[in-house]
Amino acid sequence: MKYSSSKENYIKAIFHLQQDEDVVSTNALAKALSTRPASVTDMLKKLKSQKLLQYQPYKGVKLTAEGNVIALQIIRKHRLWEYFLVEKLGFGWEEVHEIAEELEHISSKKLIDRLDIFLGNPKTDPHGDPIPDSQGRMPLIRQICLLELPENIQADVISVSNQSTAMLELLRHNHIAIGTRLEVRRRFAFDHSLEIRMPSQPFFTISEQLAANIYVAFEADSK
Amino acid sequence: MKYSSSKENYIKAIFHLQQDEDVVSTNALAKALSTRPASVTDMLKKLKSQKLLQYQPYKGVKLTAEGNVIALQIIRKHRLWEYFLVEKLGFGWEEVHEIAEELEHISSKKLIDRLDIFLGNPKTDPHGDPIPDSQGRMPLIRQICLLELPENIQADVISVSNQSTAMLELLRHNHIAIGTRLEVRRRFAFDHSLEIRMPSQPFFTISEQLAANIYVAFEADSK
DNA sequence: ATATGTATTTAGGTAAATCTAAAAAATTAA
DNA sequence: TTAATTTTTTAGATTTACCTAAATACATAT
Repeated sequence: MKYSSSKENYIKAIFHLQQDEDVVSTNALAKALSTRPASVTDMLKKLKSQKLLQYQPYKGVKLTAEGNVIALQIIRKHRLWEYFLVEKLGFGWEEVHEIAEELEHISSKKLIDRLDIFLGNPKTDPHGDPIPDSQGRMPLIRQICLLELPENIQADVISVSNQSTAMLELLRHNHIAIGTRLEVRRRFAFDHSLEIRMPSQPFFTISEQLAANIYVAFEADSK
Repeated sequence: MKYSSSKENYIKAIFHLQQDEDVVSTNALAKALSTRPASVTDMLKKLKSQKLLQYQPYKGVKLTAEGNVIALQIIRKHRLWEYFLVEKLGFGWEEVHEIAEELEHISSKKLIDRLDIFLGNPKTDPHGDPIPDSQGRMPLIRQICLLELPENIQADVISVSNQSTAMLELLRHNHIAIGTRLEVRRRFAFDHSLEIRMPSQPFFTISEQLAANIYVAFEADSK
């Protein structure tokens, strides 16, 4: 099913507002969408009849499971396009949001899945926000030292919390940078150091201290 | 100034129909846009009031200079996105038109100019149609043997008219393929052979016969 | 030159997404 | 717990881009 850009914007705004509060008010939505509460009420009725959200007059609004899926698809598109704009076209991360607001409404699913592959399946957009995969699963973000290790986990470095030259020197020495893909094999019990590698490179170990400063994104439950 | 997708589609359709006949009829437009003649009349009045076209009731329609500029911008976007879809995302050339119909309405000029650069300033789309440059100039397409040579001309190979193995062998030997950029330095008076090269490679010559089978695209009047 | 047929426009209407102003419900404060 | 305030909804318009049906203009054939 296809929805108008306007409807998609409502769904997306509700999704984002729901991160803060379970139930979203008409006024909050009106503010988020720069529109009038009366217009919001109108639209909520339409979206309700399409079963994208639960809505009772005066009692706020909540996405249904189906509405959630739509929201995640739009967010996926938005963030992949942002990544494209920055990484491939050389835009600054501050200037891409507006353009992605338009691009996120392009409907082809095949397009976005191919774009994802073309970009190398990035886990986060240029602002560091996670990019849902084609099934709508949000990557999880954690300090690498906190990963549970059921089996070899693949994770992408998305940020480092300590900017000291000493730490950056160490990262550089290990060829670890934002965007680097890492496989984590095991954690040593003695000092909690981690054995990791870049794909098809030799394994090496990093200290727990270092690992505590590296944030990675990875697929939840990718078995 | 920004125009709705619908208006852009009218402008584009008029532009294309004008390639065949100087003045475009209401019915022809209705057919091209899969809409009703009455709807066309309505829209023509709006576009006229925006000075994008000349229109007198019952006398057909013609784009103004301004309308032409808009049309070329849309066509530029359409064709660059098609090129992107095929060359970067691996789509087949038959399946990109529909997606490009959506992408062509994304408004950012900066986006499209950067996309152009990212793609290496292609002169034609995957169907072989010329891509207007950022000033709206359509590349010209000619057999390379027919180029006028005021100075060194840069041109991109877009097709070859003879598919014999003998000719393809010769092209291959000279490393000439679709998409190859060529500089043409001079034509020898004796046999009309041409001296050409790929950028920053040594010059070599090709026969008039070969040159007659190579079609290239180049910027009109790029001084 | 008139009649016939086709093309085009006009008139009046609809759906989507907005708006303002006013009414009604819910919340908060005295 | 009633009054005041805020939030939300309803009612009625507006704009854009369509539509159908009917009227009008143009073109053509006899």
